[in-house]
Amino acid sequence: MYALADCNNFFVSCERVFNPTLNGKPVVVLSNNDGCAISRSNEAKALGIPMGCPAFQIKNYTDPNKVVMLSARHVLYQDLSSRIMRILGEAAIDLEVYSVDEAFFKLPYDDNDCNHKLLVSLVKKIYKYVGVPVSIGFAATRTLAKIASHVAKKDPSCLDRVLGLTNQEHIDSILQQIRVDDIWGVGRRLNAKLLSSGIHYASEFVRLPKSFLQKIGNINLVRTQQELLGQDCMTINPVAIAHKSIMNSRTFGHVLSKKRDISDAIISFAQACAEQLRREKSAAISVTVYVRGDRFREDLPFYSNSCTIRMQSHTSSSIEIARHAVMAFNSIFRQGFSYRKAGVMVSDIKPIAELQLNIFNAEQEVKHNKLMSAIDGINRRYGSKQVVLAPTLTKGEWAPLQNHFNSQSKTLRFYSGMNPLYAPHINPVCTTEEEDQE
DNA sequence: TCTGGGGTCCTAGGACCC
DNA sequence: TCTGGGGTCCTAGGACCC
Repeated sequence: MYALADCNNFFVSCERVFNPTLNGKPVVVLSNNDGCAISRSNEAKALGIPMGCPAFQIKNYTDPNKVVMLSARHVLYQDLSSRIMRILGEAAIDLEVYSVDEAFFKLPYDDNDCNHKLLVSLVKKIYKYVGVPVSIGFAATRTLAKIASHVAKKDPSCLDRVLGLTNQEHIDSILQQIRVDDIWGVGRRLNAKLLSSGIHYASEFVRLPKSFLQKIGNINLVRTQQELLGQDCMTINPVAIAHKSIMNSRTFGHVLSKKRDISDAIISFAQACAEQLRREKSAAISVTVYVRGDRFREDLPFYSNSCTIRMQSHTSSSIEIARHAVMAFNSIFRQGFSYRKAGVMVSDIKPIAELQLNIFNAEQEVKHNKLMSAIDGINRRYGSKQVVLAPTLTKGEWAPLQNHFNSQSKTLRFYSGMNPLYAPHINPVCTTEEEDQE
């Protein structure tokens, strides 16, 4: 049996942990630049505000003063997420953290009642110690477990927020109620294709011939169908698989046209990629930079381009990666256009342990490694971005807008400063005192 | 006025090889 | 009218996920 634990309205729930006055109110958490709704409370969902709704369109659904809009604080969410995962990890077998608010795992018992009891106790424990509501579904395959958790979350009669799909009759009746776009693996495009063929519900989807699924999708769609029929087609990956690429990109607070302003942003993104590589003890050899205009401004000529550079050897040096990113940027920057977004991606990533020192620049590599570990040490100790590459020393012209911080919650400044020293009612049962100190 | 960010996988098609 | 066969590798684009 596989279980899927899924946090309810995760980002909003995190904000509520630190500011209970938000309970019962329609709340949305906004993406970077205060752009779109990326998490909604049940009250906000009830108003009809869709996922991804641009902030300025919220007024189309209700009086905007009635909705609390908050700028996102991913550092806070990540911290609460790790606490939740730690609690799950104490009971689960082969926990696979699938995203910031979801984890798959295997269940320990043969008996489904015992599994159910265990999961109910986990839901309660997480709520008590972290304050975030979680729903858990379990079934023979991950795709069915996903549906089970979906139902556990939505169905008001599911009081303990745990649902097992363990007998065929039950599965059949649930599949009759699940729309195809609620199936894990069916997105917008496939949904449209299925609807145009008259397929509306999962119960119809599971009866489609394989050849048809191959035609409209690919092998993964065939697997999805098998999974719904109870055949396990995916393996759990308990060990976090190393990243194949790391990306850092932002939409700027407003359009930019000066080359220097944009290259400052590029250097900042490159630094962030390099820092993540070093945290993951890995190095990359390819650097891709992309820039693009504002896709919503019809009054400005639109330009978008990207460039990939393969460096001499694998590296995680902020200096090397930023240097190549700027080279790539110089080759695609066109004077006279406006830019709204840019990003840096590093790829072809390998663990440092597998790499040999490149004989042509070994001396420089050793120097950079020393410098980078000194920088990382300082930033760990005194807060992120205390030491940065010179061009990114000041807040750039490109900085995104964030005007909606949850100001009532004082503890949040610790999180926004990347220094979670203190979390008020989070019981230290999940962490040792030393770890909290750290 | 205001419209996010970060990933993975699959497939088709082109380049190139013998 | 006729225009080989069989590989591999790379890339771009499309689809999905959160």
